[in-house]
Amino acid sequence: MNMDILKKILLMPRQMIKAIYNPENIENKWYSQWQEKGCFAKKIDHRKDSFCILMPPPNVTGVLHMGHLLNNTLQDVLIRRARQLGKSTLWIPGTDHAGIATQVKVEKELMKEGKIRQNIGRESFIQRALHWRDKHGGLILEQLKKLGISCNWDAKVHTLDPGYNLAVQTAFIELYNRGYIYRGKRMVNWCPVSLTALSDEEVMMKPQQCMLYHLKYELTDGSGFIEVATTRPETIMGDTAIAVNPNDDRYRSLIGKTCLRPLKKAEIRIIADEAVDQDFGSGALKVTPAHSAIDFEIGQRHRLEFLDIMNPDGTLNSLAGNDFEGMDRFEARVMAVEKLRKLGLLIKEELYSNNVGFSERANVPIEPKLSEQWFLKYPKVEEAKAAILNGVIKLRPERWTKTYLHWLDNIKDWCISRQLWWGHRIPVWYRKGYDKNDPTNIHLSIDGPEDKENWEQDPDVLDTWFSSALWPFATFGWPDLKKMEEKNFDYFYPTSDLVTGPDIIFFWVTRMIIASLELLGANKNHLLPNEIQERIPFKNVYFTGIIRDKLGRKMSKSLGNSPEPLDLIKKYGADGLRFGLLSMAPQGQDVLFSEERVEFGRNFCNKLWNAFRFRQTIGEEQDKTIEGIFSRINPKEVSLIDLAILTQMLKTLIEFEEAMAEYEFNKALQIIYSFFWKDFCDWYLEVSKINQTSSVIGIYDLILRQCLLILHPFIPFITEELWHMAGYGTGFINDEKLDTSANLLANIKALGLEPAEDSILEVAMIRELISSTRAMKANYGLAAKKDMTFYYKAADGQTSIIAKYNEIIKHFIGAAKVIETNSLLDLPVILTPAGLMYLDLASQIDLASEKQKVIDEIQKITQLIAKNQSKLNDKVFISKAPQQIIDGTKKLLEENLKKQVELQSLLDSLNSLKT
RNA sequence: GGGCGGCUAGCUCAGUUGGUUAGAGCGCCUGGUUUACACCCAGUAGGUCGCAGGUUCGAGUCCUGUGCCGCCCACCA
Repeated sequence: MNMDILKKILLMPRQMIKAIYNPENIENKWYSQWQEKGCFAKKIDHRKDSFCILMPPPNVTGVLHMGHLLNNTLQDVLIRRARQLGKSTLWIPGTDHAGIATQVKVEKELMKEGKIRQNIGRESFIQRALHWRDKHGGLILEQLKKLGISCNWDAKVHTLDPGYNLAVQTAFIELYNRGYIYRGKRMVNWCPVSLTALSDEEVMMKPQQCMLYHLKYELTDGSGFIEVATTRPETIMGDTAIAVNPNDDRYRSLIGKTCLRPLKKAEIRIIADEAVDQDFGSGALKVTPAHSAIDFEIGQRHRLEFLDIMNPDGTLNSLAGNDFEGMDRFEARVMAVEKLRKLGLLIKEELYSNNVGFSERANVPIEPKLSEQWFLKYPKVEEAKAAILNGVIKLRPERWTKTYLHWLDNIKDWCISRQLWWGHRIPVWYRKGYDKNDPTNIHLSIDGPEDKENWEQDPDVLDTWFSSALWPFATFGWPDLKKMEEKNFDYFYPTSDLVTGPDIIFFWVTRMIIASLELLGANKNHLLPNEIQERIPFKNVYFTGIIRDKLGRKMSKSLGNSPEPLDLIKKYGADGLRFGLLSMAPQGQDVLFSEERVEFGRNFCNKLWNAFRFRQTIGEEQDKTIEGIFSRINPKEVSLIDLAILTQMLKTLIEFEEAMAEYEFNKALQIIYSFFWKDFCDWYLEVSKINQTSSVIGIYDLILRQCLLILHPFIPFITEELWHMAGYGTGFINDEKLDTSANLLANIKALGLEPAEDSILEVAMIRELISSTRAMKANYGLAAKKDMTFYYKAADGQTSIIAKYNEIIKHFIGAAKVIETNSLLDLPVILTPAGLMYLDLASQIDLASEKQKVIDEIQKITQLIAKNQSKLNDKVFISKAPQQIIDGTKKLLEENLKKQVELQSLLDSLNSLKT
């Protein structure tokens, strides 16, 4: 670039930074600029490493909640940091069509018009659902933009996109052909409200108070009755046997006899089965094979009749008999009990608490139901375990490994068909009028058979999670090779980090791993380690904590305990919110949300803002490029205090880099927070005001610049704004190359400066002296006085720091004079590592309380000395502890002894003072 | 029933392989019109690290047992 132009740019009058940091203005401004200028766009440089994140797609029905905020902030931190480290990045956003959830929403809309979906038919229902999706579905992503997330919006995917649908259909057919998908009549979890089967994962167990009824089943030979206990008397009409344990002496004689089913009377057998628990109830179980999972198994073993007495909606059907037909299952329960009571068959009823499975969506008890469904037998289970065990996929925190493995060890076939209309239609056709179970009458293909008129398509759709499992590669256009190439699948896959909640390990994470292992690459029964490595969907999984309210409850809309995220952004700014969230969310630990933390984040942003305002008051017309900054630092002008802050910056950067490498974001933030606020602002900015050389200003610029850069992934808006305001560059901050601690160290060394730990120690001594002296003043109620005289006596063996830093110390402690002395004085004093500081105000102090303080202090130090000495006298300690610890203890003892002597002499002098 | 996590200052939480006298923010209290910031500055106070044993020269940290809180999985009708 032409030097004149460069100068012009650099010397351009810059905008004044406004006094008050107002996040709202700058956040809206920058987000639209980032998008317009294509900041987040995929820029592929094959010489660079790739870095890819798949956003867990929020449901189109979803409402933005705190979990989304934390989750997406973490992803944004990762992706922005990756850009700074020079990687080619891709962050794929998207939404999930959310089968049941969406269908329920649309059905509710219909209900307002007094209709149900069957009234309008499948086609127009889907049209309505699509319309609903288009209207509401993008909202959550739009809301997330307020948070500043930098995804590749042009790569956005929706799970019902045509391309995605192709992936789902292909996966189904492929898995069917490989023998993993089958159709079968089995016991499933049936939701009587949503009228669909559900997977085990969609059933939530809830403790319930109910009644346990003890009933008489009369023996048909007239020899008495058998007592049966049940919580579900409404299913009696479906009983086809009574089962007892074969080892149960009470009932041995009854096995093989028959008894009378008391409702819809019929003769049923008494059978023996090991599954019966002798200790529960009466030890005799009524067997209802069509309405209970265990009874179903017993029924199969004993070839019992399966009497399905219920309609899909939970009402009883004609098989339940005239008295019950059409009645809801819970009404039927009441009526059944009533009838039994009248018949004199109810022995007793008792309160009983048990766990009942509830439909996750409709929140009603699920009904175990015998039903014809599609099932998936999970492939590549061993490989999925190996991927984690061998560290090919790393889970953070690692402890989730156990949960993950436990699920895979106890995995059961997955019911993947849903009796819904909204979702991916199952690509299976049946020949009209023929037996569906005969394979020759079944056709599987994406487009269907040519003579469609002779076939009918399976009416069911697939579980939403089936499509979610394909997310890692369906988002890249799989199985369309051309699209995959366009989307640089080979470059970005396997993706880098997945950030999600541990509550969907089974729903999603595991299934993605399995789907990827099975479907990417050739069909093989077993994979070799390198094949696993190529196929895995991601290398790291970061499990976030769950955000809870102050009482530890999960945040949910129904509890009304979740703050409105957008309100928080409005109040504290997206940056403040991000900072707060990250600082309260260590690796995968659940967090109790507190608004104070968000305030904390906002305050930090304000501090940052004002540090830049301060810099601006000094005058800005200077070269702020990194080269320019270094050229302004003159090594001859650099004081020890300056060197100390440089050294500390490097130390901070190293610690920060380590924390980031370990995904310890809250630690990383804490490290910068403390350096920036405590060391840089509170100390260095203040101390350097006294002699603000041009080198000092150079150091300001260097540190401010570096802090902006490393903070940018966490708080992108304010750092972008300040980057431009302060004139560090004309481009976007996220495109800036990040100087590492190693780079900066090299640059500093090139100036002829040698960062040294000693400088930090010396500065620490000064700060300690100042701080102690201020405390002493405050103790006497003299904090505000500026005209005091102090006497300073250097610590034994310590060179005086007062001579060197007189001005600074006077300024900071508020003194008119600090006079150096060699003797102990009869004055109030404070001990510091740098020496004694006396306050010349003997007449004004409360001698008695002052003495007491010193006495307390002596007592404390004496205890410490005793502790040190007993340690050092302990031969075992001496022989076993490492030398470093022993030396440390010795040194400590010496220091404490010295302190003790000094305190004693102080006490003596206080005693000798006249009151 | 099986498993996991938490229990550290009034509150919310740090505390890496055991190592010298346990930290931060908020809040409390005291003082401050220090011209970058009251969303700030300075300074106090506040903890037998859930409890009980054990290992060790040395335990918030490791082991055993136990209590409370929360979560996950399984489940007896």
